[in-house]
Amino acid sequence: MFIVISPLNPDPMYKQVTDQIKDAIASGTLRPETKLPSIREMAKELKISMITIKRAYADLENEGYILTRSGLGSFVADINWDKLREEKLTEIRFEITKILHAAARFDISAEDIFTTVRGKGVKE
Amino acid sequence: MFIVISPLNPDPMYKQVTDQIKDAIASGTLRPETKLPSIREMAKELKISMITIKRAYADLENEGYILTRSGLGSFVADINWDKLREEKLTEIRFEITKILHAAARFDISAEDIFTTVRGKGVKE
DNA sequence: TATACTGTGTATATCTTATATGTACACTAG
DNA sequence: CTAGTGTACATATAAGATATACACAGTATA
Repeated sequence: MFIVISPLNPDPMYKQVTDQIKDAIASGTLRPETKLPSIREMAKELKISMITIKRAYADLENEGYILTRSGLGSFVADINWDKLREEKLTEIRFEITKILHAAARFDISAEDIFTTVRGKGVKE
Repeated sequence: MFIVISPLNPDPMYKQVTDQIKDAIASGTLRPETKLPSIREMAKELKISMITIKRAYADLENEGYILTRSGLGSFVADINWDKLREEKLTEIRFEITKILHAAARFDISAEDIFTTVRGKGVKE
């Protein structure tokens, strides 16, 4: 398979796996219903523990990317991108709200942040 | 002093201290040059270790809120709010950039985020 | 039903980071 | 000198993240 796991990458192994699979799914390289390698296969190929692959697959399933059935294997889910997008947006909204709250002490408003992120001038 | 440390608050003790002092400074309750209680005093009053207060003061100094001089004590700094604001903005810019990068997989743009945050009525 | 695949549950090991601490030492003013 | 101040060092503890082995259970099919 296409997965590469690098010791130079500071991300944990399970995350290197999920990230690469997510990208493959998002880009269409992996299409819905495609069977993923079994956790044993993948573990052998990457020379890491089966359990670490299981962890990666479990994460992917929780996030809606794949479906796993005991005794059968794991398969790319027929992803509802709109739903996933909404969930991600909710998550982001939450993070931004926290940032805004922390920024309030410095008299930094939402508009200030939007402006600076756009890369345009900051007001005086 | 005005500091209250609560075991119910999930934040660590040193953070409860820094947060309350930051707020007092930001609101003007603590003015520049004001002498803070010595770490021993504060520790005694709050019934926690001197070292934890030292940690809190050290953080405050690193962030530019106070100045500490060995043998003398700690004093509220003559804060350059514009500078602090800029630093905070840079920090935020960095965080938002990370969020945007992660969001790209879901075809979520900066504008999408700005819109959804505005929609939630986040305004000061 | 035997078998050769598949995933699962439980228990643990290791490592890192965060948090909190005591004690002995050093600086400063009067 | 002394009585206050902060500092450095060495730990201790707890919590969380990461990775693992091995025995167990589900599934398809010859």
